[in-house]
Amino acid sequence: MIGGVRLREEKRSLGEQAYLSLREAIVTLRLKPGQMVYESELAELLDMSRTPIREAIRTLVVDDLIEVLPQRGMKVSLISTTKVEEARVIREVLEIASLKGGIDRWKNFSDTHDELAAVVESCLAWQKRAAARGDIKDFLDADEAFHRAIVMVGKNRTLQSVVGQMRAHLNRVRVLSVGKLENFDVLLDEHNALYQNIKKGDQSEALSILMHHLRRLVTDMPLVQAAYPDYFTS
Amino acid sequence: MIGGVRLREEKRSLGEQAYLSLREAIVTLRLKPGQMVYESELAELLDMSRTPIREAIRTLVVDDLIEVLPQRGMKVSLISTTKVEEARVIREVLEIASLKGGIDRWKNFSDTHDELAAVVESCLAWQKRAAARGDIKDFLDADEAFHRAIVMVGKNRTLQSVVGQMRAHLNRVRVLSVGKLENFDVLLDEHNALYQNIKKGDQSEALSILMHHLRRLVTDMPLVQAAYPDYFTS
DNA sequence: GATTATCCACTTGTATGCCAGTATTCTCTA
DNA sequence: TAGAGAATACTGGCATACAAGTGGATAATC
Repeated sequence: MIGGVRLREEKRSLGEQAYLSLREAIVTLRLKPGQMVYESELAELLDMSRTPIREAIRTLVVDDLIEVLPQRGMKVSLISTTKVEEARVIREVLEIASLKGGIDRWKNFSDTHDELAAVVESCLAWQKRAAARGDIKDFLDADEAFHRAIVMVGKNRTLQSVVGQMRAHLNRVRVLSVGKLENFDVLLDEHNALYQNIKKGDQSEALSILMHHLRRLVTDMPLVQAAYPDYFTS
Repeated sequence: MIGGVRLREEKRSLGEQAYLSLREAIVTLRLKPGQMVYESELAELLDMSRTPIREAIRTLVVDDLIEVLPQRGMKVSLISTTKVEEARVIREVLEIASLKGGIDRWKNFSDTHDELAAVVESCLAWQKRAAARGDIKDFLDADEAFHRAIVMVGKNRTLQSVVGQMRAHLNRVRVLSVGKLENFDVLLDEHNALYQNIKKGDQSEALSILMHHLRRLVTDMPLVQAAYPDYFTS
């Protein structure tokens, strides 16, 4: 465990592999909202039997990313603006609380914070490279790693996990807005500013940046919904 | 859907039934922390094949309530004081945010609030009856329903669900303290006071009561751990 | 007596087939 | 031509069988 960012498990069951593959496909919209999918089809796609697919699906149902229609098939969940806003609120509340609890402790620079700082800085560099290439997917991966790291300022692994679950819902919308409505340079500047203010212990400023950052989705979502009405619940 | 408290689904798969049964058994400590359990044993116990049991277990693993030891069996997760404290913090932060967002709206009494008020009041009556009988399990069920309802003051279903997940961890400790360290009458008074202050829109007082209420666990947990050391991680 | 290798009983992981439910299509009748 | 009923093709839910991994017990060796 380095700076709260969990190292990749070396040995995963087929079910776990299926879960990660399918979740990634849903969050990046390769499996589109509203699209019908079938157990046997996914089994063939991922080159395994239905059993591990079913295991993965069980967890994706818990994540609210797939909806099972018994004996009919399954549907990738449509994006619910209510669900996205609820998830955003939860994320905001938890990340703010996490930073409030953690920024004061950051001042007492320890080895643990050295590790965390290293991870955060590598994520910022990764984002910069992705932005330079205009690679939206890579940028979002780096964005995800950055926020996963930042939230560990508050040293609460369970909170990190809950916020990660919420981010899956937000990212289905952000995939459609990053690069268009969400400008790379603006996002990079905000991430840098957030981190610099954490480092110097300016809690008030850091929280202000974070709230501004997270509320962009509120503005963007109606525009995304207008552009992709089929992806959203009515 | 009445007052945010989801009506019981009439038709559940065997896997869903298994999940609810096993989760309840874990949270109420009928399946004890650290206890080894086996798929075939649980299948026999719940009178079904291993397949729905495995489905239920997948979700219990996500809940962090069961730990699979591949090819060896499974273990009911030991209670981690770190995990309990992290879950408590998340619950506190989210419930406070929910009430903050909702108490102001409560003043504008609508039909929706009439329904919520009815549910809350029926839960308070349920708790009183359970306390009168000294029925700890029943009291905790009513407590659970009460808090599930109260949190819907903020009208965020996703938040309600996340807080419910957190409460599972807290309740494994509370099962051991309610009736002993946690006095029924004190808990009843606090629930009543919380509700009365929500009704009259006194946000400051309601939040103060809620925080006091939720922090009792901080005091109780070391005592519970001392009394039941085998239930806790070292 | 200690160490190492082997075996076995146990488990979970996975594959597959059957059952039952659902929706669409086809056929028959008025 | 339209409506009702039957047939069919598809699905997920579930049971069961087989594969593979693990750790303890036992035997063999030094």
